[in-house]
Amino acid sequence: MFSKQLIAASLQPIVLSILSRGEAYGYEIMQRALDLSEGKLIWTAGTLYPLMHRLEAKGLISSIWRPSESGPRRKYYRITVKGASVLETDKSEWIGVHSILMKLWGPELAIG
Amino acid sequence: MFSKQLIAASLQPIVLSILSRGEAYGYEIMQRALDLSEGKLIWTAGTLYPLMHRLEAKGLISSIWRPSESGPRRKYYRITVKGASVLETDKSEWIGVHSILMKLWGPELAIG
DNA sequence: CAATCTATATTGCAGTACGATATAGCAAGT
DNA sequence: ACTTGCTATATCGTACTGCAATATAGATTG
Repeated sequence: MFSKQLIAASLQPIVLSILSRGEAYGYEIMQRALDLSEGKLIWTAGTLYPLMHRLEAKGLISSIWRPSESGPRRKYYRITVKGASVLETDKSEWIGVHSILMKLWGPELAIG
Repeated sequence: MFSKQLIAASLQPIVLSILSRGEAYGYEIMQRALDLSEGKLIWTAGTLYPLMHRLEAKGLISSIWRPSESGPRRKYYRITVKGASVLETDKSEWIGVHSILMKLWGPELAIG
């Protein structure tokens, strides 16, 4: 279980990272996140789908409907060139904040 | 410059971490963050003060007014026992998300 | 006495996580 | 036939919060 804010900060980077490995549909992405986090990242539909729509509206991902062999049809997403670029920005920002926290959580002398 | 969401996720941990080193007043905390981040963490008053009030309302910090020798009086904050406990939770949550991102950003085989 | 720095506070807007709810295809049990 | 449960996507409403804008005020410099 992670805080709402931490979820908010990591949602986009995680989804874009998953899609940078290959296309996937929404429900699949939720399960991948659940597996990757060993059950800690429990996104609900009300969290993921609006995000996917926002990412598509921003041009970071593109979508295509495909029928399923067993069950309802799926909307498959791919990361765009722009999305890949934003992911790189997200990565460096995350690393930036992480290094600040590491300074604060490191030995006392680190703070000056 | 960090995204709004990343700011949101790191604000509380950073403030609590700074206070865990010793008491400080609001304006001082803003400057400490600016220094620590080498100019990247630019919190404004509209961001910090409401946060401090929320943290105090939650019992994570306590405050005391003290006069300044040069300028307006200052409200000094200290971290409470509860605040220190929440900080530990924040730390482990951050590390948890960080490790998920490291899996995704590591070598291809890491995703399975 | 105007401008600037220090120091805190509050209002209003905009963005968003998420519970709740709706829809629909498929499979298995009773 | 009917109910339950899993798959799969969508949307509404609520609550929270970062932050620009604005206000107040003490101290210092030109």
